[in-house]
Amino acid sequence: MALGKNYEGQDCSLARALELIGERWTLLVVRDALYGVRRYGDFLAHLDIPRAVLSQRLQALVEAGAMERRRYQESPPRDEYVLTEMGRELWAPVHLLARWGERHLSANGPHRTFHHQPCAVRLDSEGVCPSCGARAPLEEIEVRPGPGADHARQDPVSLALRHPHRMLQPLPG
Amino acid sequence: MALGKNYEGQDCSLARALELIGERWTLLVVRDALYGVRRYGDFLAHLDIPRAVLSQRLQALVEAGAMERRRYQESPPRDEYVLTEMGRELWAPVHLLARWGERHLSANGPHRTFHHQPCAVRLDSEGVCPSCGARAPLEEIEVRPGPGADHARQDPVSLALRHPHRMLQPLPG
DNA sequence: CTTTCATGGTTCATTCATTGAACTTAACTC
DNA sequence: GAGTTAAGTTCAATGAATGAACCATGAAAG
Repeated sequence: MALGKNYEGQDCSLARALELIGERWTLLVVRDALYGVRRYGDFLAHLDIPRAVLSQRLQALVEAGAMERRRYQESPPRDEYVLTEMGRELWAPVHLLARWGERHLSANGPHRTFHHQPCAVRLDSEGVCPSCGARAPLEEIEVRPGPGADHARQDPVSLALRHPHRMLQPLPG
Repeated sequence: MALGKNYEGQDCSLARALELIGERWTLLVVRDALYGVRRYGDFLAHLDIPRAVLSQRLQALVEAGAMERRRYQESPPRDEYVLTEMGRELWAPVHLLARWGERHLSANGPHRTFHHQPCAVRLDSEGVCPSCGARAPLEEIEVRPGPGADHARQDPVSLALRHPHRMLQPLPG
């Protein structure tokens, strides 16, 4: 969505949230970051997003406090973008939305499935582990390719996600 | 977001979901519909949305199966837009997003609060009633104006929401 | 039986955001 | 010093959002 102008008359926390994460591409950037993507070039290749838009979105997320930009090497200087606690809290709504899309809008079964790694059991829509009954913490969740997975993409992130992967672990390996 | 072109390369149920509800204004229309708004003119006045955009969004929601358009009187012929089960299932992610926005992006406390009416207790972020421990069904949830409520808007829907109101009950009364 | 009103739209010119290609910067590598 | 990689910025063209004006239908008022 957009800038100052937007939704400003709306007396609602949802509108505030959408001013940030309702912008086009933003939630997909967050999804990738939850998977563990951290670098500009990897977001770029995995999302097929115009460079200018990616720059703007990462900056907006950083300004809002949902991501942090930090230097991970000095020579040559390189920065990476990682989710803050605020950003990681988007996991619950993102997962719920994805499961809703899977139920109602996807054709061939889930593209990816999410498992509570210690219990080796698939999470339910709410992110709860049916085995231990707890809401799985992000660090204990594993993404796996599902039956509806598409093998067309050849970018490094897509390739890495052909194998089970712990959420938030830097991607691609 | 947009039409055929969009997110099509994304191998992800979230992308499918965002093609529909990630479009600007769409999730606010859904939020209003969850409150009980049903008529074109009421969405229009409450959202301050351009008429052309509202028409397009309602049509997209109907086409996707999240809303149903139905005649509620014959003379003069008048239609209303109501959420289907698929649409009502968006309550969980919408509520979660709103609570996230409230925690991280809102200044003066919640604009509205959601309560399990039979227990008369405020729901937690996940929509669970702390008193009875169950996920509250939409029909049993009451919206109430919160401490951060803004009293500037004068449209019929805003006026009706100054008082406690059962979700999905036709609005304005 | 003509005018006016209410509702629910469509049309259209302007503004604004997104796209995608090309260019820039900076530092390292050969 | 030529080439490469990473991370951007710039810019012209396209497409969507905006907001005002217009249109259609039916009912109610005069």
